[in-house]
Amino acid sequence: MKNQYHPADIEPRIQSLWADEGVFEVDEVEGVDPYYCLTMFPYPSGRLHMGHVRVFTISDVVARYQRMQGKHVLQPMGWDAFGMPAENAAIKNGVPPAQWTYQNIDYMRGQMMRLGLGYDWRREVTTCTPEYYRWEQWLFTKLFEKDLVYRKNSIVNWDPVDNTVLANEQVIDGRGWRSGALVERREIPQWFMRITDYADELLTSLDALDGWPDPVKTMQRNWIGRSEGVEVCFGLDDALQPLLADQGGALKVFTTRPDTIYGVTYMAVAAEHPLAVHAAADQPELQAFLAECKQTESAEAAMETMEKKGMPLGIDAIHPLTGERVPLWVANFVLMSYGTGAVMAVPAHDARDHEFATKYGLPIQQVIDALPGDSVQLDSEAYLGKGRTINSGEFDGLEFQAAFDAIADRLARDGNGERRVNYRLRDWGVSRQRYWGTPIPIIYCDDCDAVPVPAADLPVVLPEDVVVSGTGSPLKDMPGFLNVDCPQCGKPARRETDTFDTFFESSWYFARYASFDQTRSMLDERAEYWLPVDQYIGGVEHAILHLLYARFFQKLMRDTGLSSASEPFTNLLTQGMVLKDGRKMSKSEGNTVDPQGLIEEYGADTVRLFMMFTAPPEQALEWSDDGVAGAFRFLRRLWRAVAEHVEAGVTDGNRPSATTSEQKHLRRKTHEILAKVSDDIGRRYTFNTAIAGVMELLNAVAAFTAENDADQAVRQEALETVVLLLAPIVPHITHELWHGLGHETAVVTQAWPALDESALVRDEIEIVVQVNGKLRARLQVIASADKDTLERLALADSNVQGFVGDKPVRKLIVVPGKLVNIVV
RNA sequence: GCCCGGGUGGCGGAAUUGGUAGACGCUGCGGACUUAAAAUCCGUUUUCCGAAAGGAAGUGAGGGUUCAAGUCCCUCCCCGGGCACCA
Repeated sequence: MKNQYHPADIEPRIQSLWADEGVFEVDEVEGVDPYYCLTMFPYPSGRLHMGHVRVFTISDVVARYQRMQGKHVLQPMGWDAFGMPAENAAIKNGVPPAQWTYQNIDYMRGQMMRLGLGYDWRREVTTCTPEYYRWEQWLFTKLFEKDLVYRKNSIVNWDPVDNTVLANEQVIDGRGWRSGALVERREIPQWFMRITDYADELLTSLDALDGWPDPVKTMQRNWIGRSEGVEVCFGLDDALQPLLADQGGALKVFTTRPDTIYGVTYMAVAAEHPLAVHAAADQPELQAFLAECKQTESAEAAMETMEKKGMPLGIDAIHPLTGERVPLWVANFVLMSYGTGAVMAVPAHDARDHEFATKYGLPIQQVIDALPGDSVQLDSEAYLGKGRTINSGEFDGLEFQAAFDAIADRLARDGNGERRVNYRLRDWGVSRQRYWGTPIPIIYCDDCDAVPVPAADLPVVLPEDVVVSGTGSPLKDMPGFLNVDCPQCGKPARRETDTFDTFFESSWYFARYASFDQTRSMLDERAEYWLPVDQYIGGVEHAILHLLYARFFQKLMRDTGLSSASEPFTNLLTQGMVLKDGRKMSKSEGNTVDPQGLIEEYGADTVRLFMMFTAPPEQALEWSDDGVAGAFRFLRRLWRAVAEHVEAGVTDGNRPSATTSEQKHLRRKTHEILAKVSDDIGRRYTFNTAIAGVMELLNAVAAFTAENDADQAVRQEALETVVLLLAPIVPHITHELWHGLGHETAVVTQAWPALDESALVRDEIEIVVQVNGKLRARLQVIASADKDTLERLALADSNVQGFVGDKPVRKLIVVPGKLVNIVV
């Protein structure tokens, strides 16, 4: 082998070899152990960024490690190809979104290959192709038949100058990003999927996802937000009842605290609520306020942080238990689209109600007594504890659950309320008023209303030769697309021009990789072979939405008979971001580092090694140019260590025996590190500590002098171990070094090395001695030393004696194999 | 505002089940090799006291539990992610 490490000479050659031999192409073989390793597919934004490199490398290391464990590994790659950036690029440069997207895909695919990522490229999936999206159109029409999709009005951000719908991202400080106009909330009809029908299953089946990180499961639980409470009907004067005829002429609210119902001192409704609109009819100030309420963006963060404002409507509701009149207010923080668009307010026992009541001088009525040890200071804040009821008429003196039950029962008996389970989760709005997405397969007919496109007419192909202006979808101006006969009655009708939320495509692509070339159905039996995904890897930012939608889709596909799995991803690894100078690496921050230049300068292995060494995968990774140089230096040192060894003569690679203490020491180090790295990669996914371990082993090799054949054999074993342990992380250099060490086979086909337990045995161990918990001495003792011996040796140590002196020993703690703590 | 993370040397990080804080790497400093540079190698690098042996302090802040706390509990501060139309 050559003396010098030149990655540019070896990497492309080895990559071609893998491609020519189809090393990473896998089919469905019975009698082997399949392993499906998947990375969240990227949006083809132009070029790979460091976040991509990181997540792809993590996944590739896992896939290659599992191969070495004897698994039959599938690792596919594809493109989440629909989305806004293509439209923005089209507006800016006049290039049609499709062309821009496909160019980006070609470039980025080349970059992935140059990183040495082991994908089965035959299975590449691109979501903007009709071959892909036809199946989600088909599924949508199936779900339409099953009443799992429906249409209702819902709120969008409307830019009144550009006359277009804005994404939350395009609203900056309440104004349109291009026009600068104040954004309005506008209601338009949109398609929804009944994810709330699956809320309970999505929640309970989280418990069985042992391979998911707890924080992600907690976030999903909180997002679904199951709560048990009561839907309470507040009465209305006769004249107002017709306004809420659909709610039985009463004002319905949901509460999880029916025990506080005697503390209701006002109620609040949304600006769009019929009672608010009615009351505003003859009150210009109120009308102005309702208009103001609509001039806020719809994002929840904006709603929650804005100043809470309200106005009295001048009408009352009637308390269902006391019969007292309760004033109605309109408030900007109540949303018509959540629940019933109205809330009961208990300022004494709810923080937001307290703040609002204080601001507007509304009464605060305490109805819950403090729990022991608490104090109630209603002047300054609400009391949220679940104490006994007071000031609650016949319900006084009850503890929380008793009060809850008694009041709920009473309301139910009177026909004024019902126990209900409520979810924070809302149905998924999938309509987007954008061009570059999957056409929603619906036809609107004046007679038949919304009709799904028949399966035989699918796919509804998105026209690709378009000019994008930035004000509304170009589909609206394309008669060839728009005009169509109604599939039911044959009369002239119009196509839906909205497209699907791009989360739609990313909610099932993991299944399509298995059946990538199937033209007759969405999935086939190959999906049964591979699903569920064994290891899914992607950014934390997807912890809720994408992962929840994908779980939902898997259940939909199960209930449509397409797959038998209930969950899509058995194990999940969420990887942190790549930062530079403490900030997210991004174009807008202007602090990006282009992976391409680094690959050219140092090679793919160095980039991969740096990414895996610098931080554990779940944490943010701080970029460092010096760190990359350090990674390269390590590979060069490794190359040289192997080259020098090879020059001295390779051995047969059989397990050597150790006689000298130097040989024993190196063999022990070799197998200790092997055990550690196996655990770090296989169980803990802490690739950084795995690499640190290998570095330690290489340092031990460097400190070892081989003087004879026996030494040489021990060093061969150590170096082969180093090469195999690093093979998943730096696959090119280890390919060369493996050959250099005398092997004919390719390292990519090698098995993970086997541990020799006998090499781990130690004769002596170090014991730490503490006095009152402070380290005072270290003792070398024989490994078999018993408790008494340790105590005696510890007390005999001169430094320990200095601290113990003639003080009486009050306690003596011995942790076998570790430490002795003397308490005086 | 709400939910979920994180905070340890000059820097990235390690410490896996409450048991030696700082593994491994980077940077800096000193040295070797060299005509020189690059590359490489050796030493050193938490702070303070000390010639050394050794000692004291130390894991965002403040309290607590324990023989023992970076790790567990309580309160607070700061940073990051998500908040349903960015992907």
